[in-house]
Amino acid sequence: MKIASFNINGIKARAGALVDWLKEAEPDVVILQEIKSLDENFPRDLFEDLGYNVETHGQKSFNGVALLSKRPLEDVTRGLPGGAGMGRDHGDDVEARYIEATVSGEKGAIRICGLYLPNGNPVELTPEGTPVPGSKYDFKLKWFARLEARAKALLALEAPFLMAGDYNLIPQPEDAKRPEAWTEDALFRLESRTAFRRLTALGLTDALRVRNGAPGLYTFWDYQAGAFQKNDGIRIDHVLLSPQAADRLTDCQIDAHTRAKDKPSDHVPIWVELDI
DNA sequence: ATGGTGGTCGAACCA
Repeated sequence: MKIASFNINGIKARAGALVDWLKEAEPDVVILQEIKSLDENFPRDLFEDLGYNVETHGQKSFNGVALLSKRPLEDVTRGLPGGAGMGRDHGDDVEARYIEATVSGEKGAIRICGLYLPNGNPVELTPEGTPVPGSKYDFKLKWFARLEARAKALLALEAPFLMAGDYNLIPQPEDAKRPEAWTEDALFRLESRTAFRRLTALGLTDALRVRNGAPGLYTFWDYQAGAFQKNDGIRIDHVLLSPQAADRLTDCQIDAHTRAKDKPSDHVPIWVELDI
């Protein structure tokens, strides 16, 4: 089963490019981020015509995630638990960043968790150097903590699952062309990397790292300053696998060539092949 | 380089 994640940066602007890539890559399941669309405005017919089932969790203008799957999407849930009472006025009821569903393959089922983690910039700190409560950076770290709690709950089931999407996180220096340019950025600051390491330390496997450990593989290049032409990229889209899913991993690749096409997203797809 | 680019949506916000 081929499962992909792709931050498309707006379904309206990317519908054609997404259809082209689906025809070429033929993934069984796709996790989309930044659809930037209300559910009722998502062009689901385009994907149903290609044989996909479609589930969206959208909002107007910003964020928004979706799942496409050739096999049925079962037990769909929207939103990450624990959003109530957040210090910032955009708990999970406001920002659409998380969706889950179960897909059954020939050899068993897998829980698919699709996520769009908050960017977290600008980083605001108190005079003591800790994140300002209620700031975007604080919201990012709290969202990370909620994701960790969800991962713990799923791990307790000892069944295959994966958490994939735009983590807005550079795990290590070798995941950026110019790590020195990101040291104070919310995508690479110590608190962010610590939160990601806490997540993987629970027992989740970074699929790209284990299959293709070479540095210099990126999933995002900024639109500005010819970043793609200079390969000035970062690896921030990740597929994390539960132990039961990691045992089925046979491949993991980044489709970087999509970034060179006309009107590309600033992210490119990352996919895993699982023997499920 | 208080810009540089792009999406959404029609001014400003987000990345």
